[in-house]
Amino acid sequence: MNRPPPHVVVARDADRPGWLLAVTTAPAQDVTAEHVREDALHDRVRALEHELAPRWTVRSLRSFYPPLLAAGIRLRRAHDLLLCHAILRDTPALSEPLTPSPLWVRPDQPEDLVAQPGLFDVGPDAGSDLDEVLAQWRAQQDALDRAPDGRLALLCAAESTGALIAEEMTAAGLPWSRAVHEGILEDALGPRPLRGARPARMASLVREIGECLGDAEVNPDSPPRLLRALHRAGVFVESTSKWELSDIDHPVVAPLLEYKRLARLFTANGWSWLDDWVRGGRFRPVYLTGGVVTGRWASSGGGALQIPRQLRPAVHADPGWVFVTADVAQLEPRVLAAMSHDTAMADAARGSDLYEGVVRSGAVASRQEAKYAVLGAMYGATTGESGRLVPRLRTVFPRAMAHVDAAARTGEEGGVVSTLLGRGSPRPDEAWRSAQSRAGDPGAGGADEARARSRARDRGRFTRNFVVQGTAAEWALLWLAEIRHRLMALPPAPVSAPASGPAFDDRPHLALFLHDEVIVHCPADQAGAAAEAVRAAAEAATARLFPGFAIDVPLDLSIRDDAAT
DNA sequence: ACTAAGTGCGCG
DNA sequence: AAAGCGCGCACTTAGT
Repeated sequence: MNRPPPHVVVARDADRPGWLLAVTTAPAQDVTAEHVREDALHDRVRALEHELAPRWTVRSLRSFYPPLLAAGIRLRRAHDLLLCHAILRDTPALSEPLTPSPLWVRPDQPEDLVAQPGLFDVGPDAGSDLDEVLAQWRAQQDALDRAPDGRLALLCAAESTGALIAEEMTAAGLPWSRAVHEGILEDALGPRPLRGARPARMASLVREIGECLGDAEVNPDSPPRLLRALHRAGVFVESTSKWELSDIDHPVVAPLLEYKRLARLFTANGWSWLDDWVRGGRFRPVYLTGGVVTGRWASSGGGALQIPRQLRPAVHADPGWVFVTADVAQLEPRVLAAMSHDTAMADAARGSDLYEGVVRSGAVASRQEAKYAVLGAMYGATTGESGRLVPRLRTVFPRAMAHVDAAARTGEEGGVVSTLLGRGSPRPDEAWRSAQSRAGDPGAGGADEARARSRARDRGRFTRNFVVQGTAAEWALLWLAEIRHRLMALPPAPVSAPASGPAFDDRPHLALFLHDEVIVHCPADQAGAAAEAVRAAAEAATARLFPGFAIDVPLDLSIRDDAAT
């Protein structure tokens, strides 16, 4: 039968330069570690990967894996102790969670991990010698053994595979066409301005805005000054945000909104962004796995997860290569239906448009209403159109609604909720708890109580959304891992992509992951196989996360040479 | 001169 | 000041 692979526990040698590698199969087992000289590490890892295909157990893949990738080595399995410590320490799925250890807590600021990986990751620091690493690994294995089922183990494996993928995607990079990007910028903004100057289109809009407001000195980049100028001109808005301005009938609105649009493009993704972030035809963001409390990834550098739709055509495959792009329509409500075993909602989710299914269920009259109602149910809307429609869903989808309502109630009461695989929400912080207890004091005033109620509801909306967003993130993580698994099984292609890293230049690889969307970069003649891998991976992810429950998770999948929508 | 907080907007 | 969640980044202003 399938024996689980051995672990290779990796640590720095505290006594001499180099590394210690301990091959082991059970936490209770005595281990002897092999010393590997610094310059021999890559060869030894390559050999062990070939012979054993072990689960590489390291303090943090964030620092351990990139040098291996640069040397052309890919690891199949891993266990990231830092990421899994965070999961096993906070989970309500264990009656006795992992004892928190300060040595294994990640820094509050994720940037620290990026800026100074050596400080917190594998290195000659506390927590990275063999005894510490082995003790932490054993503690985590014991915690997983105590778990009531295999879900936490699946989560830890998926989280660690995600960390492998994140580093691989940074190494591979996202194929990016400078020429296409510059074309978009010039069409919108005019020629690249001199350093420090506004692009021509923006400058003329500023003049136009000044004329409309009778204020030649107006600076639309300064919200307070712009607000005063608007008030002087009789435009009584409370903020300068575009959602409020767009409701106003005044000649300044059109040029102002246009200016905001262009200013955003220029400052966030203009020529400086290109200079800073695109090298050799690749955009290489740093992905921060576990960077969001719900389990979603965050990113650092270049705003990788906020690339505007407008610039998607600049995401361009290499000559002879194509993209397989895929995204899930309405992932979160589908996940909610499945995790709550709401068969009525799963029926509504049948097919490619869940919102039309909600209309068919009779809960609401139009697709637009269905969308507001479903989003409001997951986000905790109480007022407005959305808040008005949410109660209709309670009669039609009682199980799904009970699930999110219970999560909200737990959060309001200061409790901890968890995703389907067992990632726990953060406990309320000290400020929250003291606000609640102050409201219960005998001398508490009405303002204290109102404030406490408001904070409680804020937290309820957070925990309500946490269970859905977090479980959707787990589906996406499993999808990603299944895609990688299938892509690694495809044969190398004869044609190399010119700009990829050494570990990727000859085979299909993931190039972007964005919550519920992936881009695979692959040789054109492997596009069909890669697309099938992405599709089959989605089915596998659904089957693993929701065994025995029928839920459609349809993909919008295409093969193309750019990422335009 | 530097940092922290607020504003606003892009993405899901 | 989005009705309602989660992020990152650029810019300005207020504070040291």
